[in-house]
Amino acid sequence: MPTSRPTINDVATRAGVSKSLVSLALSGSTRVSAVSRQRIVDAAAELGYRRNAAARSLAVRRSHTIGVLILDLHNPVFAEILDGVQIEVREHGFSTMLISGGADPALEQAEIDTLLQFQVEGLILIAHRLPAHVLTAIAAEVPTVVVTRDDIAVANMDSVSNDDVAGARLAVDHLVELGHSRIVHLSGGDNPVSHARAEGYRRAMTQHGLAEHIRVVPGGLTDAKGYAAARDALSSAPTALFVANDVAAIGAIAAVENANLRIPEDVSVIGYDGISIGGMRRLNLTTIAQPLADLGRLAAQHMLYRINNRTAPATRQHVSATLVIRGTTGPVVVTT
Amino acid sequence: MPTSRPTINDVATRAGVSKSLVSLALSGSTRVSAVSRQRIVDAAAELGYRRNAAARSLAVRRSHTIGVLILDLHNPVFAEILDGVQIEVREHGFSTMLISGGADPALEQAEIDTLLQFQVEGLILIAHRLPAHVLTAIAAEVPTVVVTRDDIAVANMDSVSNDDVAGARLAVDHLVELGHSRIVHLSGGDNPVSHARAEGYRRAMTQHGLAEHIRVVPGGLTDAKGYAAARDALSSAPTALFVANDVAAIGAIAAVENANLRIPEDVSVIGYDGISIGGMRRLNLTTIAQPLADLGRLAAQHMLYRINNRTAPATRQHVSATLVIRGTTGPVVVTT
DNA sequence: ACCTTTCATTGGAACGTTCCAACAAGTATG
DNA sequence: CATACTTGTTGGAACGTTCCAATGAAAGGT
Repeated sequence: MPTSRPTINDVATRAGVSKSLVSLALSGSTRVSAVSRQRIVDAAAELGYRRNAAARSLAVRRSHTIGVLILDLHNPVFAEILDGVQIEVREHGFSTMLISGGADPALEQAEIDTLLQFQVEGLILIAHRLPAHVLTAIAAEVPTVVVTRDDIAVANMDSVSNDDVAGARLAVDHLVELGHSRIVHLSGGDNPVSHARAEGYRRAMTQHGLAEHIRVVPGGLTDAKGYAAARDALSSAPTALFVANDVAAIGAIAAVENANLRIPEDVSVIGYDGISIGGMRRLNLTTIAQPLADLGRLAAQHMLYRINNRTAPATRQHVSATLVIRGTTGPVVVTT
Repeated sequence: MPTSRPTINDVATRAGVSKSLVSLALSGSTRVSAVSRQRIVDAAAELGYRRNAAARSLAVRRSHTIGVLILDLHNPVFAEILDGVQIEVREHGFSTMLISGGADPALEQAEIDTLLQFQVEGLILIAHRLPAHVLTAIAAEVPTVVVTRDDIAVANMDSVSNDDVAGARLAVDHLVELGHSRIVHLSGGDNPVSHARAEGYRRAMTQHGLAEHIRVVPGGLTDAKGYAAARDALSSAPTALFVANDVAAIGAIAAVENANLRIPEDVSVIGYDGISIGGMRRLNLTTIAQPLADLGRLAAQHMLYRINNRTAPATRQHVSATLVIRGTTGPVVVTT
């Protein structure tokens, strides 16, 4: 037998008390005498005793664990959001179980199922690819909050996101202020977030009286797609590119440079998200930064509140993104 | 009562059989009749029944879960290793519980403790900052494999890592082949991995008869530290920089460019790790690539083997890193 | 017609906790 | 001096599973 772990009973007999008292002492009850307490903690330490969370969770019918689904571990955005979640959750004595379905709906669903088997008390979805009916079913079963997306309409769940329309406007405002008018948007493809950013771009352009310059080039959220989209975009000789996210913006920059254009003198580039590598000196990317860690913290707060208030109506919270000016945007240069 | 989950008993009464038979049917035993099986799965589906993993784990005394500690979620290296772990582990019907202590030993220890309370069957440490005695204690309690580091000597645990000494040699060989001799190493600071890479650099330089050119500038594993170290290094007019990891190399590149030197014409830069962003066109970083996902898969394989063979001796596995030539290294230009 | 096998099913113990009701032994209250 | 509280402690039930031994029914062998 490979060293079966000591149980509460082992501690009890060693300390010469009942298992009930050990349980009491270990959960910090005040109703246990100083002597007993001391003997119990000593015994526990000597045996290397460690509570069995499974048994505990069974008995109290709470797991003190919340499940986190992360869309894609490779995109730094999500890691930074997760950070906020972890800090907040930990502070309240909860643990997290993290899974990732690699943006595959079937896998995501399977992984969520195991999460639910572990009796997680809530679910935080840091983006996802789940179809509406699955989402609804999940939200009905367990408190759920979604970060980055705004699914409150489709299922009854809390959502924490930045206002992508407003963020996009910020980007356009910045470029217009620098004197740009031929501003092209490289879109992020067919997902809710990208749609919102494109919409914000269109509205802001219209508001600035630049409706005739609106041009949206279909792209994606990866380096390679940003590169390809930028190459397409350059055909119309824009002076600025507003790219759907930072990762794609980095690809776009490469395309601009390969076309022998200088950044920002010939073409300004602005991204969206505020991932930390964008701040690396080599990239120095101007961007619309979401408060990523805050997003995570807020999600966790909503979650914890929701766990204690099952029936509270779903809430939708927006945080505001901010313009971070770095080196890839500059005033438009008048060609004489 | 906020929708208490259905139990195996609810399914049993609904299907008109005993709970034992339900258990049997749901675990796929062949000894249950077709009719009963059908009625059971129907009943389970109708009720939305889901096994309680805590109860199950208590009864079978196995959690089918392995714990993963990740040093730092922000460094892409670790995300990529994790990916490999997840794939392999999932394939064998295990779940993972992921934690991160943010490179803080105390936090790491606390988080590992909760992992152990959940009765994880094994622990995969994707790098860590734990002191030797803690490591030893943990490895004695639960099968442990460490990735990226080689702690087999300090504690009795499996290790999967690349051979950093050999990898560093690869980098130096590449540079020497390009004609470089004034090759400076920007170190990664005071940790085992960085020490090994520095050692590999020294040995390779010596072997190439370049002992008098050996110069190690203290740095670190972040963008900012790479930047600072590169600035220091440039004082001795090197023609090539071998940087301890990719992230720092990106910082180093910025420093070189800020000094108005061209890459690779004036200074070649090579990193280490092979993170995916290094391949972004804008960065295009030559590097020594570790097979990161493989590292993760192998770790998981060792883990699974070890779970079934508690007493097997600890093994140390090395995978080989490969040179990935991209745009930041080039032949030394003879100044006439 | 009887014994043996196989097959499908079942009750109950066990896993390691928590928590409740109960209980001594003291201490305060009338 | 009885009554009522407090203080520290305890046995046992419960949580939702799995698994073992037992059972009854059907089938097979002689």
